Amino acid sequence: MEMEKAPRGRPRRLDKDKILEIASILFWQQGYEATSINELVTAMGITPPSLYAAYSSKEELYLASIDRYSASYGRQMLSGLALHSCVYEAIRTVLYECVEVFVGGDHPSGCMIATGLVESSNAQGALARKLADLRQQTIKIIADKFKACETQFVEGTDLQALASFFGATIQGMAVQARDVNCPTELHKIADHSLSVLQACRRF
Amino acid sequence: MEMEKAPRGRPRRLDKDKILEIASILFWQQGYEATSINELVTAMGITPPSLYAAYSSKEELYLASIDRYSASYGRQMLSGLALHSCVYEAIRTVLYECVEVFVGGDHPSGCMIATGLVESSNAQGALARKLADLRQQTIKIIADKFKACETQFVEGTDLQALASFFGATIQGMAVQARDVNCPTELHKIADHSLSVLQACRRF
DNA sequence: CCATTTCCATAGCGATCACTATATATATAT
DNA sequence: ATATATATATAGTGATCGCTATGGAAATGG
Repeated sequence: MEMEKAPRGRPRRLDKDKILEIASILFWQQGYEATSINELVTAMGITPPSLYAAYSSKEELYLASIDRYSASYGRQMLSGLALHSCVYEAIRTVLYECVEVFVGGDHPSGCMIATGLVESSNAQGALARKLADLRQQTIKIIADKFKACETQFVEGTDLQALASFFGATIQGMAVQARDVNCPTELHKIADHSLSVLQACRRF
Repeated sequence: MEMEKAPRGRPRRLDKDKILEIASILFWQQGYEATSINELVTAMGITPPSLYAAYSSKEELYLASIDRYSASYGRQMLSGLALHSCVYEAIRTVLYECVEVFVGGDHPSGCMIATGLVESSNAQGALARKLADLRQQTIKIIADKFKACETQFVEGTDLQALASFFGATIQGMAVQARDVNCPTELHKIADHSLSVLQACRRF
């Protein structure tokens, strides 16, 4: 049992991770630009100075929220890649986990990364590029899995293009999760997408 | 030759459609919330009162911009549905026209509708619902084409689900158009998506 | 106890938001 | 010309934006 010695001054009302948890939900629901500091601190039950003591700017708070999302939900969605040596099972698991997250119960629908800052002003250019990078990274991770499973594909398959296709599927599902929020509809999209992979496989 | 009689007062510097054209480009590039009135009037070379004389609010201007986009680019993208009786040719044309628009030359990349207001605050709830409706309408139009071409499909095909799948493809391509802006990558996505339709056809 | 350290609450900073009141400029109608 | 009608430019409205200066509250160390 680790006994935490209390630090010197007045204790925090809200630790950094709890702040991040609340911020993530709001950014997920409304996006970066539409979520104000006022809204954030009200939801947290704190005041602006307390928030800025933990995160020095709205931008930094958003980046940390994205990191948190990536480490939890993002990891969950891609867990199938490491879990299954069969590339079909791997991607099927990924897509189904995406559905699980995108229409999940106790959090907003859709995906923070897939639809995050797709539209933005030059003022948020750095953040927008970061989000675009994360989306491309996801596609690269899928492409790497495909390359590792190269023998499972028919010869000459464009694995990079196939990964982009599944990236598009995930991004499209993220949009429709916001619009209809229905898991069965998303599953049908996932299944149609999976049939493409099935057709590329060698048996 | 129709001789336009000049109206009574001082003539406009910018007619309503030219205003709309410039607004559409900016909203397309940056989205609703990230585009300010100041930015709009500066790009138009007019002042706020002149803009408000033409469109009574930012929201109305945005809606009109969406309508304009829908009537021009939106129509172009879906033109293949009426053009081809073969459902495969129809959808292939739609997807390729989408690529044409999404990475087009003299305008922003991506799609105003597919990725418009996916994330938003409650304050823009009405606009967000309108955009979601437009996305669902697009899918319905595709579904209606499928139903009209029912005989071309293998029996028992879930045409609604198939339409949702192509909706997701279009939305995913719209996201990736913003991220990479490369027509060949999008064409590969479109082709993979089309292989799903090919597999559902009866010959 | 008191000093020190840290955080919190009040209040408000300058900047920008969407939007408009007022007055002037520019056209036609007579 | 004069009157009328419309659009313009100047300037500024209250509200909210992200963010912070100041001072007091709440903890520990001595």
